[in-house]
Amino acid sequence: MQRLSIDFYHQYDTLILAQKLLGCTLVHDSPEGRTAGIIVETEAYLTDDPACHAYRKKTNRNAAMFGRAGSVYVYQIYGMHYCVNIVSAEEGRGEAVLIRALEPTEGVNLMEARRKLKMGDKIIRQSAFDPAAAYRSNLCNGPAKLVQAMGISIPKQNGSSLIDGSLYILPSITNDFEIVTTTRIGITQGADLPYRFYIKGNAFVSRK
DNA sequence: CGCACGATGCTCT
DNA sequence: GAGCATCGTGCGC
Repeated sequence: MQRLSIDFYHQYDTLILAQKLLGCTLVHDSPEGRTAGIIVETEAYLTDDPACHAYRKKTNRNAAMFGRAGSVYVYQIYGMHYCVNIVSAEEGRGEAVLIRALEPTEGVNLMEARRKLKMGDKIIRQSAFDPAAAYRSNLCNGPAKLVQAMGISIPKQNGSSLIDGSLYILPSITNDFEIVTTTRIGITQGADLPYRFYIKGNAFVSRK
C-alpha cells in the first residue's frame, strides 16, 4: 500500500480533511521498529479560530503549523506531554488537524514498551475493522498517548513531511463507518465550535 | 465506574 | 505570572 500523496492534503479544506483522515493509517518507521494505527478521532484547528496556535502571530513554537499541507506539527503541552498535527493549508496560513486517537494495528509490543504500561492494565477492546483483532485500549486513545506509543518527538518530526519522511499516512481501509461530530476537548477558547470528529462506535476513541 | 486534582515546563503577556 | 489542544492516580460510590 502506498502512502497518501501531497495532492490528498491539498485537495480538501481543513474541516473536510479532518474527516477524510478518519480510517487512514498513521505509520512510523522508526529505528526501533514499525508502529501503526488507524486514525479514529481528529480535531480541526483553523486560522481564524481562537483555539488555534496559529491564531496569533507566527512564533518559534507554532512555526511548523504555518508550513504547507502534508507536513507535521508537534508541540509540547502541560510541560510533560506532546501532541501531533497534520498541517492542512497552504504555506503561511496556519491550519492543522490534531490526531486524537488511533486504533493500533502494528507494533503493539513496541507501543506497550514506549507507554510503560503497568501489569495491571489489561483493558482489552475489540477492533471494529478486524474481527480477529483485540488490543489494550490504553495505548493510543488520547493525543499525548499516541505520540508516546508511536515514538514521535519534536526534534525528529516537527516540520517533517508526510510525503518523504519516516512518519506517513496510508489511505483509508474502508468508508464503511459513520462520523460523529462534537465540540473539541480540553479547550476554553472556541469551545462551541463543532470541530471534533470520530468514528462512531469505535472502541479506541479518547471519549464519547 | 466517575470525578477531582496535581505534575511540570515552555510560551506569551 | 498565567495559562495550556493531557494524563495518571486516588478517592468515593
